[in-house]
Amino acid sequence: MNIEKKMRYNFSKRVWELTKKIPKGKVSTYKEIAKAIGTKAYRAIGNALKKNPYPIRIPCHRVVCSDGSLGGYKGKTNNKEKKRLLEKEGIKIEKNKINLKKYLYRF
DNA sequence: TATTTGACCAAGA
DNA sequence: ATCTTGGCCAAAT
Repeated sequence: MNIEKKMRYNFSKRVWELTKKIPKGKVSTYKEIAKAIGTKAYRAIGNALKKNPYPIRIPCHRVVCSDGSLGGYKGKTNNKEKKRLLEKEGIKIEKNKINLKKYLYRF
């Protein structure tokens, strides 16, 4: 099996593993995760998370869009539950945007 | 096998 | 500050 294929093999799994590493009170973006994996599949990241709405083990509410907007949660865009969870962890959201300069976690 | 679908991104007619 | 457009790529159809 060549290297590229191997990289692709556990794509979704890698996404979940990285997502689990995001600490409480911080966020990451779909793009950052893609970069950490070494791919440009920003959209596929979103798809992978969507497919596994497992909020307990995988804090996908800590993954947002690179422009600071929230993205989706549990299958829906602009899910209020996501906003609520983030605020609960101490992240301030103004006009449905997050200040990434402040809260972005770098891998 | 081929086409479509997204919880995306960056640039801007 | 919004909205549109073209590009991206794994997964689902």
